[in-house]
Amino acid sequence: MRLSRFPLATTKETPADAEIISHRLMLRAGLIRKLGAGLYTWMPLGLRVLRKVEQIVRDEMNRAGALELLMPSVQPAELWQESGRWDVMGAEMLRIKDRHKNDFCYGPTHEEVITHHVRQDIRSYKQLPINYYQIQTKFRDERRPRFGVMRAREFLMKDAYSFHMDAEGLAAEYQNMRAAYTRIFSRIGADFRAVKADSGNIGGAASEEFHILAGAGEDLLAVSTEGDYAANVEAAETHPSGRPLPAPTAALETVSTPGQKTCEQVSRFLNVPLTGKVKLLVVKAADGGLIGIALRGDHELNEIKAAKHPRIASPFEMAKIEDVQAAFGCEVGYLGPVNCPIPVIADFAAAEIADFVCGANQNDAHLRGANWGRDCALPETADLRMIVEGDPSPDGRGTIKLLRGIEGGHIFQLGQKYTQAMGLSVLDEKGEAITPQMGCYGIGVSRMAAAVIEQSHDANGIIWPDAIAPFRVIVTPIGTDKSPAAKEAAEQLYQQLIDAGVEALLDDRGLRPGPMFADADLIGIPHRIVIGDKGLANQQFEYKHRRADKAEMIPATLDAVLAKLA
RNA sequence: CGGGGCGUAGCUCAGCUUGGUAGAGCGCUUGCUUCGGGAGCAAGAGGUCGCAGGUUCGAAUCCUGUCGCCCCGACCA
Repeated sequence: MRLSRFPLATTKETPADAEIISHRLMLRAGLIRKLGAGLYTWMPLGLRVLRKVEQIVRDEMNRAGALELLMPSVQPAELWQESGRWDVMGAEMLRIKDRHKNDFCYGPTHEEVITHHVRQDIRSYKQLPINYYQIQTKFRDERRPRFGVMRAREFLMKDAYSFHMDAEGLAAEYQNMRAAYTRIFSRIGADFRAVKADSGNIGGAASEEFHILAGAGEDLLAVSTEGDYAANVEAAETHPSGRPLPAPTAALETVSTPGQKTCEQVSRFLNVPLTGKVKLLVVKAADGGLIGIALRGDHELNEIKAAKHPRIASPFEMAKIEDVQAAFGCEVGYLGPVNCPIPVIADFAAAEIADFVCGANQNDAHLRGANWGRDCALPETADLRMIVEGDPSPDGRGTIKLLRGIEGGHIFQLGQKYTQAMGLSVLDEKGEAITPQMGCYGIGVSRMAAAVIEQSHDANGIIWPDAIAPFRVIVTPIGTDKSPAAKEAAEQLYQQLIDAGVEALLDDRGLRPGPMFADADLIGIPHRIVIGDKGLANQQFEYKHRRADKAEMIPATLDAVLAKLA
């Protein structure tokens, strides 16, 4: 492609509402243009990147035996009513009506549609297993779209759905997809990590997320310093230490703590570490009443874990402040497990400390020297908190460190949730009807491009890995106004590269070197060949990799250039 | 959904408090000079001031409504 015929649309100025580096660079490099909140046009240069990602995904899905199809983006409400999700999905789902006033949605995902098709077509165990996928535009009306295509409302996703006769078949395909995802992320050139994730579904089936590691990531990952353990903090479990509860050494006393409502305030006021405090959160219980959750002062509640606890309401909901005050007769800043009017469940860590500080269940007062067993009953214990850096790794090897990641893919075993709800059944060898097991596997294709930029850029712009670069190499002739030789050599090399099947860009705009180099760096072309009189005098081109500090001289031949690209 | 902010040239923004014929930089066009890391000079093109209504002799500016966009928060105990 000749830059004289290619709309580059690069800018020096940073667009006002771009917060993270990938969003800024994608706008500055002219990869995308915003149309509305969470809506982006992929410009020609950006689309080339998107298509590269897409093609890698397609290649590997095909290699893994999945079958590509394309489902409509607009879906009839009936299917969603059948699965029960029409009422469950919130405002995130864009609902629309056609001219007959019939309800539709713009698909946020396609479990219902694929299950519907499969129940029409698949009758026999001989037709299973099967794995269908598509690369399709989705729409999710995010409460807060941001970060450009990283969290857009309309985005491109690869979603795959597999169907199996039994759980073993599903587990095997899950591993197959896991391997395919590993190849996809590796080929794209991303530094990634597969982590255990919250499946959000009954049955405890496996679920993993593939994260591209980057500081701008919206997810926190807990990984072991020594072992292989890696999990999204939402899903990272914690265990009791196994150490016996220390015996009480202090007497229980009530201390006046006027106005000290938060753990931090109390900790400072009484000069005790946060780890020596127990806080009590009040949430809705499964039986409709209230239940207290005791956590160590420095720990945070994991709402997903809480919602899974049989005695806690699901979905998770904090108690109303008024209800708490009615039950305790004091403000929420002074709650504690001692003389507590409601049942209490303690997090493992909170149940392991002695002589702790906690609210006195009366205004402006806390207790010091409180102890489980002596001052209040030993509560039921459970894993209810967020894992934190420095915790022992759940697999017993090393400690936990936290990383930030961008969720690029998610694979999980759905089980029979949709096949059952939508009445999909097939006949097995014995002629008996069974409800197939289902798996589902997603990749955020458009997000992937942004995530790679987060990982791979410098002060001058994007640095594309070869695999998804919009062009492999840019040929930049210098001083073409004075040197017809440089111009000719550039034209010739460009033509040779094209003939050799290399995706090459020729900067034939006749600009001064500064702007040409700046554009080439900004749009992140991995390889650059500069052709000028100086080099040509010695039959040399100048080669520079986007990542290299300095350029080097190479023979002015196609072969020498190809050798550098290899 | 709650709170805050912003809509003026393709982009980034000033002008609004105190109403009086629309501004800058970047980008764009033309010419001359320049030419190895975003050049200089000169001359130009380009805006229904988000939209609707109101106040006024007169509104980008004041008032009301509306739409769009951005940021923060959505939980603490």
